[in-house]
Amino acid sequence: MVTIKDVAKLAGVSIATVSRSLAEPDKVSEKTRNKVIQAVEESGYVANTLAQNFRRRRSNTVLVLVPDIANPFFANIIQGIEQVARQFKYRVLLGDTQGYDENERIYSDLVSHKQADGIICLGRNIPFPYRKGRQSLDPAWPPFVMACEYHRDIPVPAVGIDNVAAAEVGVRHLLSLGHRHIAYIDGPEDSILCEDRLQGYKNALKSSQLRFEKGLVAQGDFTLASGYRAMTTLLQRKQRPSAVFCANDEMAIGAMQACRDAGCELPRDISILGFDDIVFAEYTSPRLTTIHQPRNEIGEQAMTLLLNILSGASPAASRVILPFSLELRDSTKRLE
Amino acid sequence: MVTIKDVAKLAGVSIATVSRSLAEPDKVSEKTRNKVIQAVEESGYVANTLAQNFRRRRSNTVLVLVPDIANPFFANIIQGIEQVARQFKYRVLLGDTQGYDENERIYSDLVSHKQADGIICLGRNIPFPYRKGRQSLDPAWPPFVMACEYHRDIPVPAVGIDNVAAAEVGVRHLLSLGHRHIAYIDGPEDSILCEDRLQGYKNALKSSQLRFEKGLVAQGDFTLASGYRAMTTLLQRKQRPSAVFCANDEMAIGAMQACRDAGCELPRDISILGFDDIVFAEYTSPRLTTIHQPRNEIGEQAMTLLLNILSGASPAASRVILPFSLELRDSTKRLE
DNA sequence: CTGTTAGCGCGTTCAG
DNA sequence: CTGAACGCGCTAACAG
Repeated sequence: MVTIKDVAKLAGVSIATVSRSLAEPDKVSEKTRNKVIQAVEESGYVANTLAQNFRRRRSNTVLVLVPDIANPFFANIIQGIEQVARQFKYRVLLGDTQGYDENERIYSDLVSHKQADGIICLGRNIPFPYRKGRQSLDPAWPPFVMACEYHRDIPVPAVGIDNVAAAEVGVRHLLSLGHRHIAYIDGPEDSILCEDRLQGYKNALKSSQLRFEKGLVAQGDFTLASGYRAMTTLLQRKQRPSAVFCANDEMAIGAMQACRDAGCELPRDISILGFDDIVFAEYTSPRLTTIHQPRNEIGEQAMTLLLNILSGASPAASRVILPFSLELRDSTKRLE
Repeated sequence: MVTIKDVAKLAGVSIATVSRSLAEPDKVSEKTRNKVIQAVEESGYVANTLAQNFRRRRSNTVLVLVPDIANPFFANIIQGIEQVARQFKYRVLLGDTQGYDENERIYSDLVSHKQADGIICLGRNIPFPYRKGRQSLDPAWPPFVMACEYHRDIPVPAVGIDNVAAAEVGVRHLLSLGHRHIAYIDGPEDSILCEDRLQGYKNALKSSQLRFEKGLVAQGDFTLASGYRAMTTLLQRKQRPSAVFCANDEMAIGAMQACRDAGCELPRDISILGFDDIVFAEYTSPRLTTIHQPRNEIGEQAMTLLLNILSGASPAASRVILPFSLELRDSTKRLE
């Protein structure tokens, strides 16, 4: 293995000079810099990252905590994160928590062990222990940002869309098509995202002087199967809803299947509205009308935000709100 | 920061003893070991992983090279990898190559820099430069295994299923339903996987004394959109195929959409057969008949294999072949 | 079984 | 602007 020493000898300078030429080129005269560069190329020297990390006390690695990597929605966000990370010579460590807090702890330990410099959290809870009711960022926490979700009380840096507004826009669309009996298939209980979407749903109803009906809300957990189950429940009501707003596309796709299995024709009998706009949404039958989120950009911005924090930017709570859009396709239809 | 020194002082032993008590407990008397453990707990010591990695010259990290993390098929394999990795205290570094060889190189550099101890490659090519025609494993290559794909000439350790057999089983199923005009939507050109599936397709045709017709093969690239395009092409033929075998489920789902857009009714007019059995396959309309691959297990086995290699197991080529199964659903139908 | 000692490869003072 | 020297925290010989 060729070390910095070898390069120094070859260039006829000290190791300090080699180190400087590589890390802070302007602090070295052009002549010696060239000598060093020459020697580096000649010897094929590559700095030992392990040694660098050790010495610098950081790893140039970020940990991405994802509840479920098999969810294509998260996958796209990760792509965005990766893209920016690569650009800034950061590595992405993957932590698939499968929804277990325990795993979150295991992974976030990596940061205290300096295996990662910061965390991007795609899930809904803060991966560190903290007292309930806490209202401020703990300075002892490692740098981290949340993508998609955020925290109600603690001003955690976060990036996402305005879920209340997005849901409201979606449901208003259904209302504008004449629907009055609109159900909501909710996501996991402790998800702020879903609370917000539920709120948007309620807001929209209110704007049309409609009463919120608890029985029209069915619980899901973001999976295809849970969407199927939730829809099946809704279809058993005496008065079936004429439209259903789903907290994500996968549940919407599950719901569509449940409708078909129950003998409904889509979108004639029931309109379905999704959320996220995953790639599959364009390939359902009928094509799924849904709320588009800029997934890639969410990932990019989250990584950028973390990079800022790592470089010592103000620890002030920064919340990045990205635009969404209603993607009109064929799964919603005017009530006849 | 509390270091090994502090613990040593607190326990009244040397740092070497502390190190040993933690790494090789049986090489230390029970009494001193307990003293050390006590001191560790008292001081809240956690070993500095960066220093350990540096000293040990390894990172306890594996790099997973994935062509496209947004593909749910790969996501499940990664889950399997992660599971085993976590169990053995390994970290998973994610490398989304987006199909660019350039990125592959960037990532595999991590290994030469000791940022990762080994590589699991989900894509189709070996991420190191090598002369064409090479037929043996280069001892200079870092430890790596391929999952799903493998190499025709070089005996790279790999895990996957028998794609020839799987495709043959699938196409025979179509034949058994009376189909005689069966198309194949192929994946990326340089994929051995796809070559094998094509071979299985040919084998099946042959077994029914059918002639292979080049015009019945359409090129795709594993994406939904490419499946749509390929199917559209096939539908323009004078004599439309009555069944289509797709090299993966996403293309199959794309193909289904193309059929609908062309006014076909599924599965009445055309039978569609997929490959992989991703979760979405159960939620298409009609539900997609497909070849099931044990994705999670492929990941687990790949990681296990790599672990073996890392622990100095024989460098002999090990190929792990896992079982597949034909998942009969509703997208294939007897020809009338 | 335990302690002493010598680095791992690099970044970073501090003189010159 | 450059070089000598130190030490980051830990592991791995080697003695004892």
